[in-house]
Amino acid sequence: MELSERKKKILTAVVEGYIATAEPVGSKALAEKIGCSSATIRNEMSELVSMGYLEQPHTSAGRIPSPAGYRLYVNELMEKQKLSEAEAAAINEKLARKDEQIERLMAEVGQLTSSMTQYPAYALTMKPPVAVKRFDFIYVDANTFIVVALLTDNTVKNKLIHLPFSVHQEQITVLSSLFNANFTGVTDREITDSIIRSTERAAGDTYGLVAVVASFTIECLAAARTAPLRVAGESQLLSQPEFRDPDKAHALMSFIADGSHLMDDLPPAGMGTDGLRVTIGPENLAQELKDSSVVMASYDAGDGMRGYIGVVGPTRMDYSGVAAKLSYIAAGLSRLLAGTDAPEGLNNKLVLKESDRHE
Amino acid sequence: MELSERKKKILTAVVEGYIATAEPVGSKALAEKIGCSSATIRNEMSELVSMGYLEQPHTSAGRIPSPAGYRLYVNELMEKQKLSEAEAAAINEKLARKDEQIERLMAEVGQLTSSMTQYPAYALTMKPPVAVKRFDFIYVDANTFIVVALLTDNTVKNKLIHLPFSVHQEQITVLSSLFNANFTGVTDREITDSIIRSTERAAGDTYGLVAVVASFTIECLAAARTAPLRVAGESQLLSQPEFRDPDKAHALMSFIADGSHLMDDLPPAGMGTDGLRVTIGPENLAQELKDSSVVMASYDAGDGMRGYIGVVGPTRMDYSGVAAKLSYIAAGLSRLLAGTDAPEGLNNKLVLKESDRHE
DNA sequence: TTCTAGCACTCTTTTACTTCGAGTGCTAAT
DNA sequence: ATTAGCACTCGAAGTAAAAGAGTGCTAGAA
Repeated sequence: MELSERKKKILTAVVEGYIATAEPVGSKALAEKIGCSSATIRNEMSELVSMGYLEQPHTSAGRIPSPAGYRLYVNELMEKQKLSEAEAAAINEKLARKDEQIERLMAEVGQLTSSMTQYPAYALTMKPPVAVKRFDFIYVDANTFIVVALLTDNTVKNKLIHLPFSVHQEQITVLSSLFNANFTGVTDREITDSIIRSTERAAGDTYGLVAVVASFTIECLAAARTAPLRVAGESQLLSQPEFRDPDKAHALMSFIADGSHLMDDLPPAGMGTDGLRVTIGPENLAQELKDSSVVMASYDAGDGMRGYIGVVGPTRMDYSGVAAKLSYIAAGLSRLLAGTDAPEGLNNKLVLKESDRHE
Repeated sequence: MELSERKKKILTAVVEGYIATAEPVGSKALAEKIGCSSATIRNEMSELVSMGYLEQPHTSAGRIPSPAGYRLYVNELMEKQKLSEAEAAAINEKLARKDEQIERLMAEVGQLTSSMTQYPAYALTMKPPVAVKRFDFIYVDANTFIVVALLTDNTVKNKLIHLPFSVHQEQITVLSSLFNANFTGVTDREITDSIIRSTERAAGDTYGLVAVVASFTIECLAAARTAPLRVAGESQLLSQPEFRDPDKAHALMSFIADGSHLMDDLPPAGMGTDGLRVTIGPENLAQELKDSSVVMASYDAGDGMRGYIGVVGPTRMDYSGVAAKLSYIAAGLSRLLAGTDAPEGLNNKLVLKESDRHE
């Protein structure tokens, strides 16, 4: 059933009032904002309660939104806020000179998001499976060489290998061509023991050299597949009134701090058309998040990679403000990483893609 | 003035009692432990108060240790705990298969330390200034090459450079020899504009190629100098009764979360002969730590590098237990990183030193 | 002397009880 | 349909009394 205009107005006012003050909203406070008497408001509110959009903490308190109420607000009622000049400028400035490597960038983005929204934030980038595109072996001295692997996602990993015995330049060259022949174009799962064994035979390797380089390769590929998830600003939770209870705060914080749990709750799909997704209270799968809400935004990280940033907070979250900020940051990241916009600066002019480093 | 045996016993009991319960310790509770009546204890305690080793929160409460009391306890009274079999095993197991890169290892060590001690922990490695030992340029295709820099600390950094115009293999070779001639053996501060300019002239470089690689070099060296400090387990604070006040907790947590502050308070020297250092409450320089204590241990990270791990907690900290755990972990790290002990496993047999990655 | 027992006193914590007020639900009038 | 009025509910805040832990002091025992 469709809500009357006035009910919508009341619901919106309750949600926004509660977001602002963290106190149940009473009928008197709304009377003048809506333009009718408190008694009317009361009637309307009690209907909203029976429809499931509002709740009463106890008989003689004001109303607070139910999860369904928040949902309706987010889906239909909320006006998307615009960022202030200052906020937009701050974000731009932070993102401007970021030709850092991806892992470090994610950490910074997490911090930025957290400080802009005043909630704990996380940031990660999903990567498609990768393979090695080419190997290079750099001979340093009789006991040392470097393996450099260029991956299909254009990141570069390397490893310095120090040997307790000596090798010749030629041996390294042989190793190099064997690895380029046998270990390129395959994912980590496709590197089997038998391939390693046969390469070892071909190289006449009795020292386990092949095994070392192969395990380095597997490591690189596995690491490249794993998304580095960064969490920042956990302590922001403590400034929210609903987490003044240290036990609650502790429970949620330790849940958040270990990002791996958060991942489980990320539906890879399910983002709205605007790249935003809001999960309210009980909609969250994880038990620890049943009283909290998560807002996340996705961005284009280039090369078919997709990234996500999000914040975690109480259900009484400033959805509108957070959504606006996340969108803005996500858009900036898309521009930066997918290069849909030409970044300025010498580095950026020349270096379109920057290496990642050996896992 | 030297304390009588009995006073020492009482002080020890008060400190340990308070550590265990977070409640002021009364005379009656101590009576049987010490072996004399509560009245005697009271007399002794009131002397300890006037000597400055104990404090009274208010007239009719038990006693708690003063910072001086903790100090005396830590310096002379405390018995160094031994780790239980299980704890030692847990630490060993965690450290066992860590041939990860240093930055990731530090993160893991921070987590390990935090979970063992139940306090927030940090971990970092100090590095001596480094220079590039040699450059290698890998020609990938007409628009792409990789710069690999082997640093004096035996880490390897790399960067994939993608050009909006094409270059020849020979140009890369020239660049390589120029960089090996002009940019090796110098620290980041010693790379001046004039060196860059003259290299550019020598290379006949009009595209800014030299500038890009040079700035990558500076970046690497600067990053290698900066110690990566990792903080873990901030939320552990919330389980301590003294931080049940969310405001206090928030203040300290945000201080800790930004590791850079913590660094300021690290006296590079000042570690005890056992590699341990305890800073109690007001002894800390940072205002935010005046009510907290810091226990840190140092370890040998090999190649003249020194590393530190530490925990932050209330002054009522389990100094003895924490010290034991930190020592043990630090010893394990020294063994792992400085290689004073032969680690097992194929990787470790062959690979004595592992690369770090591009900045 | 040095220690101990006893006791009055202090000060926090806990509990119970009261008051206060915001907000509701209902009814009757507009 | 809306509004004004009013009794009622229920948490929050405040007050008072009681409980309890621990001290300091004094006087007597070892």
